[in-house]
Amino acid sequence: MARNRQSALPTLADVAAEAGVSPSTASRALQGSPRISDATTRRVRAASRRLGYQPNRIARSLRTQSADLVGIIVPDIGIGFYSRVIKGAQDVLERAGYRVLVASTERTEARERAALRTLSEHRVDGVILACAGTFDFDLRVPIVFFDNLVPHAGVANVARANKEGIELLIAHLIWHGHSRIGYIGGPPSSTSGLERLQGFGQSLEAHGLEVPREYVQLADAAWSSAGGGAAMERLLSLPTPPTAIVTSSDTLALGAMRAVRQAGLRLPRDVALVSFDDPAFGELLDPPMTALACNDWHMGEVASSLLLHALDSHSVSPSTEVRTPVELIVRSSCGCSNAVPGLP
Amino acid sequence: MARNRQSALPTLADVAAEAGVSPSTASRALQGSPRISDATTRRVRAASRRLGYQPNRIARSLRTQSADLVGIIVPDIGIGFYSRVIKGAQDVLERAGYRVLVASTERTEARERAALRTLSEHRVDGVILACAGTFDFDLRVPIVFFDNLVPHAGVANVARANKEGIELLIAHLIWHGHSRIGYIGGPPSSTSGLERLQGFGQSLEAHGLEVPREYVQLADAAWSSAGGGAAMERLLSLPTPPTAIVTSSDTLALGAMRAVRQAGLRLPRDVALVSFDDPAFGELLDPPMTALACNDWHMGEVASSLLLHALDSHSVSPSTEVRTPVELIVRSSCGCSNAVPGLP
DNA sequence: CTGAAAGCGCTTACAG
DNA sequence: CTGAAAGCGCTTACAG
Repeated sequence: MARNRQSALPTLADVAAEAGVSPSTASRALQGSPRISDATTRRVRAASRRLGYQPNRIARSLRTQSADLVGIIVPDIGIGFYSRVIKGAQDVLERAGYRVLVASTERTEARERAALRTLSEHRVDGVILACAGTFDFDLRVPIVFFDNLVPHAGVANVARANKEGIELLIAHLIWHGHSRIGYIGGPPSSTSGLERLQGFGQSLEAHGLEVPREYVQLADAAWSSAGGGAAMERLLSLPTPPTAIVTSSDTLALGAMRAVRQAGLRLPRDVALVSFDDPAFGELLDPPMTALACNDWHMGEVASSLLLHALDSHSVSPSTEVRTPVELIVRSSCGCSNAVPGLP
Repeated sequence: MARNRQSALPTLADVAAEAGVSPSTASRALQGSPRISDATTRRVRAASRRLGYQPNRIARSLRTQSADLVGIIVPDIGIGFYSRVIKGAQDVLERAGYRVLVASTERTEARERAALRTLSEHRVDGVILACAGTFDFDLRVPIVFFDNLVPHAGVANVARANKEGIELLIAHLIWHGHSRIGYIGGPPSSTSGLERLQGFGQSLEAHGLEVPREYVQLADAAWSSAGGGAAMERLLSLPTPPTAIVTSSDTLALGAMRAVRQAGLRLPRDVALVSFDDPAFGELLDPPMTALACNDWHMGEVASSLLLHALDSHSVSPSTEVRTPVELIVRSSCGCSNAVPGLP
């Protein structure tokens, strides 16, 4: 698979020859070392420019034993949440002088292992990972886990305030007068799936509510909208269906919305629906969706700052756990009607 | 910025010592060379496993002069179109044994140059690029441009069938009886912006229609929904506003939808709206949006296949231009009403 | 202020 | 079938 003719690319030796100095001097001049005279530095830089010299990072990395590279691995780059986290992380990482390698595993463990191996072989300085399943890889560099936690592992774990978020959603539904509240969740094998599910049970209990087991429907491992739709259909076909639904992700919610329509029902008249995660353009949906804003970009910043700190400090501190706050955005799928200005 | 203590990582020499062979033999055994005896191979592999050896790609790349790396640069990783193209490309690239480096430039030329430089310094074998502005970089490896074309440059250029797409949209609007058709477009400095704008003019002309200059409103360079909204406001405040709008991207369309609502108007009763690109969950919008499906994943596959071919063939063939087909998805923002099953 | 030399961790002709 | 040696393109003590 390897073939490549960059043979023509000038090397540092070429630059040195062109400038009439040794490679050592050329190297230092290009780095702006104060030990090199201004005249020489200028001469080397000019030669470099003339030749169109592009330093070879591969060689540099090998020599310095550092690639200035950080890897970010996510289950699905096409999911808004992940792409926003990536952008936040990339922003602070690049500002700190690191390059970022992004990999999308399509939620398969095999691709995740492959990505981890690749990054490791490329000698990344650290990685930020939202793992797809259980983490089991002998990575020798600092790692921060996000979204899907691996308690006490890595230098840090960062996740959204899952239980608090669900409580926000349920409290609002109860305020609307609902007591038959159903739940559509992701796989409990993931942190988000598990904590939100637990949050659902705990919130209900705290409010003195009880619901039948069948009110809890879990979707597939991919949190797909199709899975959300199927779960909603199951809920709707119950003898006494819930009057309000909490959904544990935007994709699930979108699928659920679709199912409600296909059943010939209307939101929020026939069922109310609220969701974790704020779907893109949630206010343009029919009806506009009441959901949880999670400030994903910020989460990326936090995760990468934590990684940067570990990279800087060399010290092995115990894994910190950070929770990023969530915020309720009231629109109208919950039953509120004053949320969208200009709407009749 | 560089600090790292992977000093403990075992090297090939360690493996060789552990197995009691020379580094050369260890290297060959690990590669599965037929020249090494089965017994030795097994011994080396066992030693490798015992030590948890992870080959150093940096060193390998430097020696073999090939990184088996391909870079993909896009203006915004958070845009569905780009992330889908990336996934399509990544799929075929990884299957061919390449690793993929993704960079998001946030639409700034400075970050794009930086990304290009980084990739070049990492000695990528090739790059796939949707450039943010004009391309002007002395990249010495094969490059395929997508979305935003650089005619006759690179090994290939691939874009959607922009004009045909706009024609599809306009023909449908005309079929609905519209003749006062407005246009909200992206920046004409980009291929998509320009070709769709031209397509708009040409389609109108082909249908014998003429519209005032003010019916054409261009949004900002980022194709932002805010820009789409502002353009829609301008259109709506015209003495005789258009009765139907063609929008040149989903983000623009979403912003336009929002503006229509905020003006207290309803789609499609007061204005019809159709769009290039199919927004995620377009069928759940209010109203469901009539739009163009572009098969973005396929575009990524095409782009990367073309790159792979260039990487394989070594020959410098003239830059091919590929157009990927688009398809009209009729929902109801255009005025059709039978598109969503189950809706009253 | 500058240079010669060693070495990062591999792979691969070249010998045997 | 196996090994000694060279070299990929840099950087950096070590000398001067």
